[in-house]
Amino acid sequence: MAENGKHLVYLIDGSGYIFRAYHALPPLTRPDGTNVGAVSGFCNMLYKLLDETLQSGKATHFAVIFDHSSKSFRNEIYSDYKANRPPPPEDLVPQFPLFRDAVRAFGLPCIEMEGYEADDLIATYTEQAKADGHDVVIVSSDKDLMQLVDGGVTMLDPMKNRPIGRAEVREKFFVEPERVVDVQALAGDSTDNVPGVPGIGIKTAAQLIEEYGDLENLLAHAEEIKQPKRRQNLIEHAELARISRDLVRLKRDVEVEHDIDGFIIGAPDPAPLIGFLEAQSFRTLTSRVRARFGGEEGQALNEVAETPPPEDAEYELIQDMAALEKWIAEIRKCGFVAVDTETNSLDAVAADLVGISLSTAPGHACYIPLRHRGAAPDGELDLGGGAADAPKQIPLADAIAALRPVFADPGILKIGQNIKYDCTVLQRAGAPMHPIDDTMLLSFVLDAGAHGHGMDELSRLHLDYTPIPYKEVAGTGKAQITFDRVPLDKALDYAAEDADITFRLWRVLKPRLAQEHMATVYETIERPLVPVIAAMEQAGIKVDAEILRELSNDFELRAAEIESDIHALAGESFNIGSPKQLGEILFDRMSLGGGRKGKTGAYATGADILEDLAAQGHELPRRVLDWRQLTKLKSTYTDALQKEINPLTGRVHTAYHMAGASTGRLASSDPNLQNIPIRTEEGRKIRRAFVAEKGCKLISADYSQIELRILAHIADIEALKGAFAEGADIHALTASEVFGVPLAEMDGATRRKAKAINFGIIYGISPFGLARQLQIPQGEAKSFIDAYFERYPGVKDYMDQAREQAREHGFVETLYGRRIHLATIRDKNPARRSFAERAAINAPIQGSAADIIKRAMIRIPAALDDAGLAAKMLLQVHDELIFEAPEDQVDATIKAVKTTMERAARLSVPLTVEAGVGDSWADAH
DNA sequence: TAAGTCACG
DNA sequence: GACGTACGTGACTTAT
Repeated sequence: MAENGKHLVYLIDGSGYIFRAYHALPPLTRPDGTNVGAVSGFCNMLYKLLDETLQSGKATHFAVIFDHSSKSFRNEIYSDYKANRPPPPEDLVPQFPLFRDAVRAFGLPCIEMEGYEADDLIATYTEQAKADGHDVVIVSSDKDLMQLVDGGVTMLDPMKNRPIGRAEVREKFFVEPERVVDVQALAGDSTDNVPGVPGIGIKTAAQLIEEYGDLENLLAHAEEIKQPKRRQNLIEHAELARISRDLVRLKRDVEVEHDIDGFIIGAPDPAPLIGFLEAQSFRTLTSRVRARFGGEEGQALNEVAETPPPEDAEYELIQDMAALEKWIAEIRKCGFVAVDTETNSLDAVAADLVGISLSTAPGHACYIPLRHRGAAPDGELDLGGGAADAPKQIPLADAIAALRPVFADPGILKIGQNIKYDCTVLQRAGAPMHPIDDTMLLSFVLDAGAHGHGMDELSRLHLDYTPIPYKEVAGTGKAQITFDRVPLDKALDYAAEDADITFRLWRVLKPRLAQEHMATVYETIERPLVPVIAAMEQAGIKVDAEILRELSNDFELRAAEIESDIHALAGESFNIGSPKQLGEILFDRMSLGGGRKGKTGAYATGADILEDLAAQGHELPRRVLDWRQLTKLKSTYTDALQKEINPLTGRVHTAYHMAGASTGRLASSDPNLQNIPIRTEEGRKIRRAFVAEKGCKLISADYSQIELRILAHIADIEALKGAFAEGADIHALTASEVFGVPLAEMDGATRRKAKAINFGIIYGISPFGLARQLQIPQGEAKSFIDAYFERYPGVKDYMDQAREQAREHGFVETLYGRRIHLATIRDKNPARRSFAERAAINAPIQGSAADIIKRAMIRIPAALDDAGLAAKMLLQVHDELIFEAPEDQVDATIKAVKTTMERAARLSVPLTVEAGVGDSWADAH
């Protein structure tokens, strides 16, 4: 402590630091365009300051404080507050989360709070420190903070290292710090868009305040002002002056979540700090830190070799509040924690929380059982009573109350594997988590296409350890028990291990993000998308069970009729659903053309084959196709969807998989709402069952031809770009160019061929594939493709270059830098290699489209909120978003959504979005 | 658990 | 000239 017994609290304006670092340092640009210059400058400044204050021994407390977002309570006082601020530079945005990571790596409190600017938090902590009799140093040069200066409170300009005290404030504002607010209220501030009073600058304001004491007194005596223009302005704009005062006056009584006692300074733990700095490749600072704070080589965050394997770890079972509090204190100290929840269901929207596990270091993890019951009695139905007694555990509400502030603390990073699931479960339990990191998504941006991203697979791959299988604790099949029935000793081993492994994976994967230049994709796309998708899943969509029941009945009756027709035509009864039996009927008994196919030697009976037979005039295959359609619709949709309606919400809540599709697309399951029928009239009826809530409408907004537009942009095809700019019919244009038919004479068949070519191009066209699609000879298909490439040589170039890039580097990239690895691109098997080559052509196009709609989805909640709209985003179907909006807000919602979607990318072709409205999804499309 | 089939973009 | 194909998914049914 300081020698005179007085404490000295350092409060660093983190947001100010960021911008000073950004503008002071030359951009440090990497091949992927990621700029880490500001992070580097920030770390250097922070290190220097921390080093000096530690050496001087005067500072006792230290905290870094950030703006939470651009919106604060001031926007409610004055909506234009900071409205003329340009958005932060594009190369700075992806660095934002790294600044927080840096602060945590230094072992310093990282403070921010929703709805408040850093300045308000600094003002509040300053006030608290003063009340406790401490002195304060505010590290910032922001003039808005000068109102806080007084005897015990000074500021420190971080660049010039110059103290700012009363004298310096007088130099700037010509008044004492206590009157700075009044002067600012009169003079206004163009950078923050604080209006002030017209015609009054700082000098005049200071004179007036000097003369009249304060703003209120001045306004009360405005009539006495001699200069007519000034008098009139003061009278006329008195209210504007008062609003301005409210804007510039800092709030000193924010209900902050942290106590300054938590800011007590200490030397940073070298291991995580060095790990962080090495991950950013800040070599000079790394060695400086090593020299100053110690830390062995090989102690870095990304090196885990020395830690014991998970099987040797001793985990802690938490059964009382004292033990939980110890963990919470530890989490607060290190600033991050791996979290895993155990539940009784895989469906996050239906699952009950059963327990929580936490880990803050490799091998160091705990499990907190919360809703475990005794084992179910053997061989009997459990009716809630007869089971063994529930084990000792902390009451759920108490544990949640204790963990809630930790999970909500912006300075504590919550790490999870597929954390969207845990976010939903914990949010429903009353303890939402923010900020978050996700090891599954880290793996996904680093290694999409290389391997899967499930925890078991990642553990085996990166940690050389096979986790305890779930089956081992819960059993399998009919005897499987829910996790709340698992005995605590087994639950502890399994659950705590998951948190441990998650933490270890994070230590391996997180540093790779910067090293491999994937921070931008992760920070600007995947990480911010997590809460957006979680909200969509929780919102669900209303489904009318009655409509589905009626359709099921209709389909069933008609399928039964067709079934007897088929049996009559076949001359015997057989299982139409069995491809084996059907094949034998068709090709053996009826001896129609078309032989065996496939590895298994079974007859192929796919739709294309039956279609051929039907075209030859055979009745039975035609009827089988009809039967298949109806039974498919019934079993996969009208029957299955009814079972998926959540009884509590009356809605269907799909699960979106963020790491499912290697191209970056989302996948949907349980149920899959991305493949609801639309192409046939019968199938489309199913969409009538997807309805809006009373008083609401469904809105569908879809990107028009997004993949072809991306192709035109990436391959830089002037003719295609021109066509899109003019809003031309792109397939007709292709037909005209490739087949030489004038647009005015275009016929449907020619246009259809061109459309198939356009789709084929996106898929990595082959003569075989196009021939099959168009039912034409391969030679003809080849000549179409040749003609296309002749007309659009740029497309050919793009394809060659995609193949080459994939062969050379093993991956291709989207417009936003997402990488898709192609594991078999150098395979000696030509089939597998060709497959990878076609995927290499398709992935940048499909993946860029996925990036664009994700960018839109991230921006949409704020866009709706800013427009005061209550609409909810419910579904995503690759190029389409579905919303539910109050009827009277439909037009405004469409406008906001369309604008946001169209502006989500800046391409050399326009992006257009088409929207529809209706009471059901069928009507909205 | 794999294979066949078919729903979507 | 190999190999066997349009790109990306998930669900259901039958067969093993």
